[in-house]
Amino acid sequence: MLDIRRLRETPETVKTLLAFRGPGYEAMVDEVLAVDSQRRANETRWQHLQAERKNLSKQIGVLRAKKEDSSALEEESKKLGAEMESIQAASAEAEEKQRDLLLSIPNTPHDEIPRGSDASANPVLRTWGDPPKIDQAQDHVAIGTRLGLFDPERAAKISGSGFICYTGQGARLERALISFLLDLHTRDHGYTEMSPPFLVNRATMTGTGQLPKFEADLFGATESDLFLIPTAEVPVTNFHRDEILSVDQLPLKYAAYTPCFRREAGSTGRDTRGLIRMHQFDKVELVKITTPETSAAELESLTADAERVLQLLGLPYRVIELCGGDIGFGACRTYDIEVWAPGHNGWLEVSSCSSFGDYQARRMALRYKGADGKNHLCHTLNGSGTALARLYVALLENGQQPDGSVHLPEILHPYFGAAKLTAA
RNA sequence: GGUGAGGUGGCUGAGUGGUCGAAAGCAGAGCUUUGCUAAAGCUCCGUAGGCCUUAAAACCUACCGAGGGUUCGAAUCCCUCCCUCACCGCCA
Repeated sequence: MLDIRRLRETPETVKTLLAFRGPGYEAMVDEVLAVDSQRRANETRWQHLQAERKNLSKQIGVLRAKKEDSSALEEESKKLGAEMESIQAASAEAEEKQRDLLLSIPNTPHDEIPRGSDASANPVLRTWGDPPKIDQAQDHVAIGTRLGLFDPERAAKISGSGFICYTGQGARLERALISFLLDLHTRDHGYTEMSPPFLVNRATMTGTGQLPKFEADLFGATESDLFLIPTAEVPVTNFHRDEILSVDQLPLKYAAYTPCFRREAGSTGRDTRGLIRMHQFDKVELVKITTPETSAAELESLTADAERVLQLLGLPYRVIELCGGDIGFGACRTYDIEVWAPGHNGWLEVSSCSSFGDYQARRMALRYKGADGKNHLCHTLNGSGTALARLYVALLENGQQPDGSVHLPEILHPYFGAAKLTAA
C-alpha cells in the first residue's frame, strides 16, 4: 500500500513511477485523492460535533450529580447525535472505498529499473556456467518416467491435472533437495529456519498483497475463510505483522520450506507437461525484514544467496532484471534467476528476488523503533532459494548421461545417499 | 465439540455507566542530591488520524480482543464473533 500522504504531496512523482508499469494508473491516483479529500472533510466535521457532544455529556453528568434538571442539554446532545450519524455513514463509506482503492494500487517501481512493457524488455545482468553438451537431450518427463521418479498419470487420477506424485528415489531426491537448501541457507547464509502454517487467514494474505486483488489465483478453504499459501513469503513475512521491532534486531533473515499452492488461473494450457507449472510445488523461500537504509544492499545479497544454490549444484544460470511492465504487484525491484534446461533448450525461472520497499510493511503495520526513538516502517524482501520442481527439472536434464542414468552434483550425494539416479 | 474463566498501555495490574486515554507498580529516558558504587527525590514516557502548517508544539478525534446494539454519555450494560487458559470428550 502506498502512503496516502505521499499521494497528496507528490501525486505527479507517483504517477510517473506507476507509468513504468503501464497505462491506467493515473486515474486510480486521482480517484483515491478525490475520495481522500471528501473523507477528511467529513471526518473533521464529525470530530467537531463529537467534541461538542462530549462537552455536553460532561455537563449533564455534573447536573445529574447535583440532582438538577439536565433535560435541555440532553435534548441538544440527542440532536447532535442524529447529525453525527448521517455524517458517520458517509464517512465510513468513503473510508472503506479509500482503503479498497489504496490496496489495489501497485507499488511504485524503483526509478532505476529498466523500462519496457513485457518480459522481452528484461535485460540479462549476468550469466554463469556453461551448458553441458548433450546429444539428443531428453526432457525431464521422459527421464523421470523412465527412471520411475514420479507418476503424472496417477497424480492426475488422485488430484487432477497440474499435480505430481514423486515416487521412490524420486521422492527421496525431493527430500534431499529440501534438506540441502535449508542447510545451505541456515548454516552458510545466516538465515533462521521456519516451518510455518500452510493455511493462512485473510488479514495475512492482505498483508503481503495477494488480497484483495488476486483472490482468483488462490486456493481457498472457504468454509473457514482460510487460504492455501502460494508461497512461504506470506506466512513468514506476516510473522511480524502488527509489531514494532527494535532496530538492533534487524535485519531479520528467515528461510522456510513449504509447498506452494497456485490456481494458475489464466495460464491453462501453458507448460502443461511435466513439473514446470503445477498447482502445488515445493519451494524454499528466503525472507528479509530490514531498514530502508539497508534494503538495497540486502536485495543484492539475497540474490547472491539464491545464486549460490545453482553454483553449488553446477547448474548454468542467468540473472535478469524485470522491467516496469513485468514486475510484480507489490515489488519495486526484482531480479529473476533462470536455470538452463537442455531438454527444453531454454531457461526456466527458479527464483524471483524482490524488494518491496515499505509497501508490504505499510499494509501489515510492520515497524521498527529507530535510534531516534521513533517508529518507522520496515522494508521487506523475499526471494526463492529456490523453487524445487524446476530445480528438479534442471538436475535431470543437465545430469542426463548417454547410458540413461542421471549424475547428481557431488554436494547432493550425502543428502541423497547415492551419486546417480538409475533405472530400478 | 462441551463446560467454565478470561482478553485493559512494553510488562504486571486497578477500574462495573459521567472530566478515564485510563490508578498503581515494573521496565525505559532525563534531571537533582551524593566522593565512587548504591540509594532517594523530581520530571517525562502508547498508537493512529485530523486540524493548522516550513515544521513542531498546542488543540481535536479515535483506540481498553473485533464487530454490532442500548444510552444524552460505554473500558464498564446487552448480542455476535475471534483468541487465550483450565477441565471433559475426540483425535495424528
